[in-house]
Amino acid sequence: MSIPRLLVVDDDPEMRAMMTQFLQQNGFIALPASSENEIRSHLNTGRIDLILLDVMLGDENGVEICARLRAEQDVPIILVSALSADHQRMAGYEVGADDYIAKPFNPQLLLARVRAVMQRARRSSSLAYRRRIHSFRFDGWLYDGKRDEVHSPEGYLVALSQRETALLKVLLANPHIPLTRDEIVAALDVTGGTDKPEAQGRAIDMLVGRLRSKIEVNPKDPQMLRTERGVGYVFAADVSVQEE
Amino acid sequence: MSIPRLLVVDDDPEMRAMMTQFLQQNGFIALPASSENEIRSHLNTGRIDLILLDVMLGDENGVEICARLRAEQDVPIILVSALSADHQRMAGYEVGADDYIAKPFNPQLLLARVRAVMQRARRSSSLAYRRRIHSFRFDGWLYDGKRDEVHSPEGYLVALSQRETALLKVLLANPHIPLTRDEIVAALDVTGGTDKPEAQGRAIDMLVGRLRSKIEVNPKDPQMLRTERGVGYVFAADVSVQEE
DNA sequence: TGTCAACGTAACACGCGGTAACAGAAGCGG
DNA sequence: CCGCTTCTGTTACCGCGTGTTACGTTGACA
Repeated sequence: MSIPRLLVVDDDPEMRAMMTQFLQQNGFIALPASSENEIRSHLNTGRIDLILLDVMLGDENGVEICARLRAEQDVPIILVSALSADHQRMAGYEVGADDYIAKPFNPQLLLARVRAVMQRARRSSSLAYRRRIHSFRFDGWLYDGKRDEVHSPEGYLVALSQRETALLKVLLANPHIPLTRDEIVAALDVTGGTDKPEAQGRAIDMLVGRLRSKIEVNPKDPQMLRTERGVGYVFAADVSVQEE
Repeated sequence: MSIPRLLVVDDDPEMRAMMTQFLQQNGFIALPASSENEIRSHLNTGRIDLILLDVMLGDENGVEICARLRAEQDVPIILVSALSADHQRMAGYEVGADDYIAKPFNPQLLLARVRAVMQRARRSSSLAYRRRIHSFRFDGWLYDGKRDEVHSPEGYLVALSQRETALLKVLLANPHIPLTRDEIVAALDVTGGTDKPEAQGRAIDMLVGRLRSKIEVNPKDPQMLRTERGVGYVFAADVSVQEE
C-alpha cells in the first residue's frame, strides 16, 4: 500500500509539530500548514489524502474553511478542536466533516480515526484509491508502490522481506531525518509486523543491516542508510516521489 | 431522494421503541429489529439506508455482526454502545463501522451523526444504493455474482468450490484491508459453510492456499491474495464493481 | 593510548505460515 | 447398501523471516 499523505492544519506551532511528528512515526507522511491559503497551495501542488483541521485558527475559522473546501473538493477532513460541546460537534458534521476529534485526544484514538476515515474513502472508490498508489526514486533505485517491489539502478528486481520493505517505506517517508530506534519500531508496528509492545532488543539494527546488505553497493560503507552514532539512522539518499 | 429507511437494532424493547419513535418524528422511516436474522431479512426484502446497531445484544455481539455484514454489503452502520472506552471505539472502526455512538446519547447528536454518515455514503458514489452488487472485476478476472462463477482473464471458467467462492466474495468486499483469520471465519460462517463456533485450526490457511492455487498465476508468489505476517490476509488486486 | 559504550553481524532459536497427506462428511449412481 | 468422488477440516512437517544473544569492531573522549 502507498503511504498516506496527511495535512496537519493548526496555528499553534508546537501542537503542529507534535502531531506531524507522531503521524510520521506511525508511517504517514504529515505536512504542516496553518492557513487556508497554505491548504489550497498543498491541494494544488500535490496529492493530499486527508486533512486534520483545527477549528480555532486565530482569525480564521476551521468550520468555515471546511465548508468551503467541501463545496469544491472531495478530500476527507477531520476537524480538531478544544471545544467538545455537542453543538460544536454538530456544526462540524453539518458542514460535511468526516469526523470530529476533541483536544486533548488519545494518540491511538487519533490513529484509529484517521485510518477509519481513509478506509471509508478508499472503499468508496477504487479509482481514487488507484491514483493514490505511487512510487519513489532514490539514488537510481526505484520503489514501486504498486507492486511493493524494489528495483536496483541496473533494473534488477531485489527481493526484500515484508519487514525490510516496511522499513524502506518508513525511510522514504522520512528522508534526511535521523530516526531513533524507538521511532522506527513505532512506525513498523503500524505497518504490521509482530507487535511486541516495547524494547525489541537490537532487532532494528539487524533489520537495518539486512536491508543494507541488499540495497547498498558496499554494505560495509553504507551511502544511503547511514548511522548516526548515539542517535539512530538517517536515510541520506535523494528521494523523489513518482506519481503513478 | 426518497425518505431514508433506517434499521434500529437493539434488544431492549423500550430503547428500541424510543429510538424508532424519535427518528420517525424527525422524518425518517425507522424499522425495529433485535437480532442478526431480523437484520438479514430486512436487507433481503427491502431497501435499508443505514443500520443503528447496538453492541450488546444479549447473546449476540454487534461488533461481530457488523464485521459480517460489512464483508458482504456496503450498507452504512453506526454502532451504539454503553461502553465508550477508547478500545471499544477502535474495535468498532476496525471492523468497518461508519461511526460509533456512546449511550446515553444526546438525541440531537444522534440525528447529526445519522445525517453525516448518510451524506458521506451519498457522496461516495452510488455504491451504497446498489443494494445488490452482482459482479466484480479484479485484475482482469471476473466474478459473475449472478451465476456465482469465476472467469480468468483468458476467459476460462474456473471451478471454485462453495467455500472458495465464499472466501473470494469476502475478499472482494474488503479489498486492500488486512483481514484476520477470525474476521474471515466470522464472515464465512454467515455466507454459508458449516458453522463451527470457533477456533477452526488452520482451515483458513488451507482455504487461502487452495484459492491461490486456482486464481494466482504463480501460487508460490501470490500477487492478489497476499499474506500479512502476524495479521492475516489482504486482497491486493484492483477491484471494481460491475453493475448488473 | 586506554577505556567504554555503541554498533555490525554471525549464529542460533522460535514461531508463523505453506502445504502434503490423511480423515470424515456429503452427494451420487449403481 | 456399497463404492466412488468431491469438498473441507486436521495434523504434521518444514522452510523462512525475524528477534535474541554473543562477540568482535569501531569511534569518541579523556
